[in-house]
Amino acid sequence: MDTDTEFEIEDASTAGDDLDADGFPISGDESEPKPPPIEDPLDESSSFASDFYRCGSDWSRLIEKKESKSLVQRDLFQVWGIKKPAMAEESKARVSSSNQRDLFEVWGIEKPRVSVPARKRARKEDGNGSGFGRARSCPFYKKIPGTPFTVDAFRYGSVDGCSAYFLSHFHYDHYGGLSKKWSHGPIYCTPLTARLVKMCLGVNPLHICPLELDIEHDIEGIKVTMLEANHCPGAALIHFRLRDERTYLHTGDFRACNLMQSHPLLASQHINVLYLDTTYCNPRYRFPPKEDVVSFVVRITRDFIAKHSKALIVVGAYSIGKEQVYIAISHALGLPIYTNSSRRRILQSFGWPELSGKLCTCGDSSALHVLPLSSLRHENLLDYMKTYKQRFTAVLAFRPTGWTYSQNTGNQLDLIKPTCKGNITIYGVPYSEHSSFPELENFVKFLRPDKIIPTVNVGNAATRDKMQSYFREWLKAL
DNA sequence: GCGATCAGCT
DNA sequence: CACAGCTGATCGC
Repeated sequence: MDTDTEFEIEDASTAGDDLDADGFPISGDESEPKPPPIEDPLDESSSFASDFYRCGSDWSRLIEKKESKSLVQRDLFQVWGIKKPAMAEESKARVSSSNQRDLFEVWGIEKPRVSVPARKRARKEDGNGSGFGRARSCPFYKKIPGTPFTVDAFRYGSVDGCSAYFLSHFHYDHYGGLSKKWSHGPIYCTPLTARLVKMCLGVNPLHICPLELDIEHDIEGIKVTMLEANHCPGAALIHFRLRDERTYLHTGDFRACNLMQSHPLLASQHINVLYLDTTYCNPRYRFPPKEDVVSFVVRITRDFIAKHSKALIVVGAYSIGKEQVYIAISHALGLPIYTNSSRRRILQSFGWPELSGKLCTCGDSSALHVLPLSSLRHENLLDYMKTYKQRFTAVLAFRPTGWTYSQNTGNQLDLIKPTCKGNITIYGVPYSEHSSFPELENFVKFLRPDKIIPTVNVGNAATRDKMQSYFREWLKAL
């Protein structure tokens, strides 16, 4: 009956390499890691509890969109969602220089071609394990041993032995490689992520297999359950139970929280191997709770609006994520949310009435705008404000990312100093959608897995050793 | 001309 | 540093 083939986890290219205890190559960071030995099956098991669990909005409604459209925006006005105005000469020159138009053009000479050999230097190995670069083969920590499954492994073409490709969430460094030409196998993900894969990437729906959260699905004889990851909309932890009762949890990207620990699959059942999002696995990262950051943002916004009657509030965001920041401002101050049509389609596709109902299609209709994080620079924001003529006279912008966290500030958000240039004020706020170090510690101490495989910051052997030493400490016998 | 990918950058 | 991309150059169709 058990006819499925054991997943091919050995790469011929690395068959001779020495590996450390965690399955990473000892010889350096350039070579391909070899898989760790497969864990022995343990016998602990218990019946599947059918309780549902949610932490956040109901992210499960289905809205089908026919068209496929790229997220890629070519010009700032498109990003801003406004018509390109006839620009004043000085403004034009400024935009031109900030776009790094080269000196050769200014000098009026032809730009010399970069030689091909110079461009073909050794590619930098990516440190976060996302595996960019076609020549690489799929790293072991994206393969689930004992199954024909991979997680977030779309940029390696057809992965040997893989008959089901899981996508944890819709961020580029995880879905990279997916396109309308995808034909290497079925893609399993949450329904919300499935809609984005179809709508934004144009992947053939025949390949997309949505899995409802908190339902145990049987895929090729393996029991698979998607759990809310508290990361971005549609993000899931993926729980695998093999026929021999071996149990693996792949966190994708996640922010561990107490509510997660009440999920029946985590509360009362053993996990053999934990594939862990170790983005901030360093004791210096101790973010405040997201709620505290949101309250802070709302308070700063209130104060700013009290001082500037014609204020424009800008929240920076990637494709998806950080929604709670601008939803909270919108709610607290009674402002609709303006963003360009591309992002609007994405936000609409979530199927959250409380968000969809607040979106407006014209920038003049609201003082609350959502822009790409990359465009939150003083010069950009000044230009942006000017395109609305006299509608706005000052800008307050927020960059909500864990990277802005500083140890000096710690949890005292009031110590955060914005950068100000003229009427443009930019706050970096430590709103993280990844676990902080204490949150990782708490989660691991709660789960007590037999083995932990980090999936981020694995490009450096010293960092890997450091992380494993934290894991050992956390898992010490009580 | 278009889509995909790559190096470089934040 | 790099959360998750963005940009311009290049390559293949």
